[in-house]
Amino acid sequence: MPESRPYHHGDLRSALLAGAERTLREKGVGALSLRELAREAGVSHAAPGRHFKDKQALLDALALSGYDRLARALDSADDPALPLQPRLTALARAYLGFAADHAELLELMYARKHDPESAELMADGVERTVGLIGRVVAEAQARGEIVEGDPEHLTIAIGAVLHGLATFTAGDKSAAYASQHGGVEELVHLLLHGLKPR
Amino acid sequence: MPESRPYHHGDLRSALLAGAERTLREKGVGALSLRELAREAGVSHAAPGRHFKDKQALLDALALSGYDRLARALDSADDPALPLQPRLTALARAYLGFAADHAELLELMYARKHDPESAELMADGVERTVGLIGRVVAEAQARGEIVEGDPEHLTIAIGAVLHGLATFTAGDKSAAYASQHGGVEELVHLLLHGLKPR
DNA sequence: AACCGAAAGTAGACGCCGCCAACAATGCTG
DNA sequence: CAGCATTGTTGGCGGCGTCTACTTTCGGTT
Repeated sequence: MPESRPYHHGDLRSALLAGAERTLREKGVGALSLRELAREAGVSHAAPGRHFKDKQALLDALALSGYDRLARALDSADDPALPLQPRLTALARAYLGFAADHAELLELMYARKHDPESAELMADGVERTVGLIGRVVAEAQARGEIVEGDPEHLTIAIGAVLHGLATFTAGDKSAAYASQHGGVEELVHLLLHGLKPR
Repeated sequence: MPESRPYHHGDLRSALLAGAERTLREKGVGALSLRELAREAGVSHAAPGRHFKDKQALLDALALSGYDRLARALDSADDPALPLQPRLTALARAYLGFAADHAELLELMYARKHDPESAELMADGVERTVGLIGRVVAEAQARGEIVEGDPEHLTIAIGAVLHGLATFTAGDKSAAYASQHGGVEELVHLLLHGLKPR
């Protein structure tokens, strides 16, 4: 017998997201097609429209889950008891690890193409990560471990280094200098001590 | 009379690139369509195929011209006679300025989706910019202005800060902290002196 | 248990798109 | 001026995202 599938899929929304993430990882965002995803899920070409009003809506949902996982990864890598340098190193490791594992997803997350409503949720996700950095900065300042000055500026500086490096890491699939052999340590050290000789 | 256009356009290739860059700037890469560009140029929908084998080929050409202009901008902003700090500040300004003016283009340039042959040319363009940073680092080391160590690592660190900040700048169309009011100076200072108090 | 509205899936159509092949006009070069 | 490469044109293919109208199923109410 033709083993006919049930009329209702059960959890199509999740299946679509999962399939989308697989495709994203394997073939890049350009190869993502709602119809293809529908086919993979064994459902008609218009079914995805029931769960995502738009292709962009699906991408937004994907990005959102990315932010959630990134925030979790950073949170669980953070140990507030540590002195600044090892603490930052651990965070940097976590961030670069995420970037290496989810290059395309990270790109999606940083794409500034979300519709306004998802953008709010997005902003929330961003806040969870830059907020963490911000707290680290604030605490380090309180302990006198780093220079005074607008903590927001310092946060931006740290964020910029991390993000720039993450982009490089995600960019060349090869070797990714930074996440290997003491690369991270060296960079955090540089960030803390500066380029000028002391 | 219908003012019929000549059968040959004259310089369709350039017209397509120019139109593409306009669309890129105004509506983003997602809104780029070869057929639309053809319409704007007043030619038939298949004409672009004579000049770009692919849509990707057009994007590659665009990215390539971006690298060229970026390299020029950096070169002309660089003054080797300056001490490190102002020299870096000038370069950072130039890079961030480019990022602000050509956000979508920069994204295209960093996209890792080019076909292999264009990728070579791309690599050449990249080399012109990171090579410049590399030379700045090497000369600064020679003058004892910065710390010893693998110059490549230092170059990566500087590049990461610049690129991360450029992404932020390009990301939020508003205010872009860094390129305004002393933001750049402050960051370069941070980069040189580090976060730790001296 | 029967009903009924909402939720979830289907089928079909529309107008885009990129790309390809076959053909036509033009320009260049011998 | 003949012939060939270049650069255009038309038409068509299949895929895509999205919309509308229809159908099936689920779940809560009486």
